[in-house]
Amino acid sequence: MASIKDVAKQAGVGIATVSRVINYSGYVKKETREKVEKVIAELEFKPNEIARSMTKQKNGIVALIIPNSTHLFFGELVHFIEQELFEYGYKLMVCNSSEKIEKELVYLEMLKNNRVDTVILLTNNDIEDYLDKKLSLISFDRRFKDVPYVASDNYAGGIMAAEYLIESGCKNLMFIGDDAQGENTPVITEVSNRRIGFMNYVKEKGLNNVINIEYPLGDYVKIPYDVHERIKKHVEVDGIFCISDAVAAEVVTELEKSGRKVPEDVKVVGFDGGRSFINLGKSITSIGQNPKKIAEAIGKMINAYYEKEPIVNQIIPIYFFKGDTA
Amino acid sequence: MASIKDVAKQAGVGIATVSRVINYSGYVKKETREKVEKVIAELEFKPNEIARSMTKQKNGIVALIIPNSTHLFFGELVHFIEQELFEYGYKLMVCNSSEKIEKELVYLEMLKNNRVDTVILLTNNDIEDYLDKKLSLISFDRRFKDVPYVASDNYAGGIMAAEYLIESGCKNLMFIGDDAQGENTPVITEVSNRRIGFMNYVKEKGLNNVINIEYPLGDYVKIPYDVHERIKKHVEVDGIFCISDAVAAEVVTELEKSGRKVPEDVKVVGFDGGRSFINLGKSITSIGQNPKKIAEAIGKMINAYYEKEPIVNQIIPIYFFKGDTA
DNA sequence: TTGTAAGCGTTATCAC
DNA sequence: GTGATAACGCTTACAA
Repeated sequence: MASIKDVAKQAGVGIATVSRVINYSGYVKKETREKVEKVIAELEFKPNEIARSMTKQKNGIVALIIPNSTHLFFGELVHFIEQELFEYGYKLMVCNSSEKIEKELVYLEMLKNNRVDTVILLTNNDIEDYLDKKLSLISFDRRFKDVPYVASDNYAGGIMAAEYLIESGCKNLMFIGDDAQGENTPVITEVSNRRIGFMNYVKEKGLNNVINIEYPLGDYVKIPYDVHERIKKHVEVDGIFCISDAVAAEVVTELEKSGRKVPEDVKVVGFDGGRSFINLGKSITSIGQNPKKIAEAIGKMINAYYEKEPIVNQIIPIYFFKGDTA
Repeated sequence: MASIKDVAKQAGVGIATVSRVINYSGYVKKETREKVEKVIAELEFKPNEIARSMTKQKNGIVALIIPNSTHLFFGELVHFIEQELFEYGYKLMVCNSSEKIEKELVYLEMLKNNRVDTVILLTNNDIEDYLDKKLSLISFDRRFKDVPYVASDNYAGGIMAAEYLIESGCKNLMFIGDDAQGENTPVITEVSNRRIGFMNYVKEKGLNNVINIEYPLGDYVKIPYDVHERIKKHVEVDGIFCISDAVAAEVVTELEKSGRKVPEDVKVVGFDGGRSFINLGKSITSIGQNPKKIAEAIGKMINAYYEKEPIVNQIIPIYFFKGDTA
């Protein structure tokens, strides 16, 4: 492949001039520019991006560390982030951590050594101490010290779910969700605000019998056996808010298996937008997150890093989706 | 960050020696190695991968050009390919083309300029002429000249579907699917073997009244309005094979809307494994593809490129999934 | 067994 | 306006 040297020689100019032409930097006489551009076209010269990265010490790549991109919501997030980055001329590297802290650390190290521009973090693990502040970091749904973040308005979502269930006449409420805690971590994620918003609102309304089922973070999909038992036991419960649609789908299945009708006997509200892989025969009433808006916020943040503008955290509005389960 | 020079100076050796130490190449006296390794640890030296890419003129990145990673099957493919590459020490760059040939070409150009090691192509567009043979290319589900490919055994899948429907007693069969043809392309993809296998088997069995509904490639999800009309019109049809589960889900919905029971009145077989985003209340009987095996085959192929071993095309077995629709 | 130096393809800083 | 030339941080002959 032709290099800048070949172009310079062929055009009878210095390589600095060619560089000026391709970067539109500095002064170049019109005729010189035209001559150079002609040779560039002839030789089909394309600047070698690795060499550019070499001088710039950054490579135009944004990495996304994500637990599992087959999860419906995460998959959409990947999709929209990729689209957004493409607009800005960045490339997306996807790093699936499977929620394993070791894999996250391997990736962080690799990304640093590769001089990746920006890393978008989506994790529940306490990797605070391993975050190299030389990388431009952005966190989704999780707060790390000095790392700007984007999150859905989970707290408002919790309130919205509570409000809806109470207005629908539910008297005995239940919350079901993992504790959103990753490995080796004492920290609380934005996601737990779903629970907190829900609880606060419910108690404010004087419903003090709400049951809070909290279990260790797993794969985001399956809920533990004993949670199934507790669902069955509490026959008085008539309204359940689940931390995600995946959980809601399992809860609905469990309820109907034990003869309770949804939404007639028990109303169930999920989180993420109302869809699931499990074939329920109905859509889930749900608090929806907006992956496109989230991606846009992340895109703007990356741009702010690039332009060295001040970066402000972003809370993205959620919405109510009326499905068949509540 | 410490560079190889810093290490060399601190350890009182030449940079070549440090290079030998970190690459386990050439001869290094034991004591020298230990001394250097000590300094490397002290300085927390990590080789700059961009500089390495510079000399090697490749960057350890594998790119995947894919229409849309939110599509269930594609999403899983992305997931498993990422896992596979991680094992081999490669990083995955995801490039969503939205099936647009222009976006594919922009990406191909970019990937070439970035000296990406390998590009995995998943496209229905005729980009044959734009494929730079200097890139290591791998194609999924599509044959390009001189490009090794991986594909599911779509032909066998078509036969399997036909066999099942006929054995279930269906007499009036229908095939529904896009023509798998992208923009500006006269070419046929591996995917159309689903149709061909199905048709061949059906005709072999003497069923000559099979209806073949073929429509222009869209977004893989929605089927055109007139196809809906044709489904309604052909009330005699009692068995339908659809090119994908997404299509099957829509077909089932359409049938039930017009009062035909699935599978009692009409049996429907899909392709991809039986799941869909649409809440059907039942799972789809389907020919399943195995994304993990596909990813493994791709991984092996990439490795073969790397090891300069001969590369053989791979056809991955499909399987039958008994769902509720047939 | 080790060190020096060339080279990878750019960008950026100087002189001229 | 333009052209040498020195980085950027590594790998790899080639010499010693």
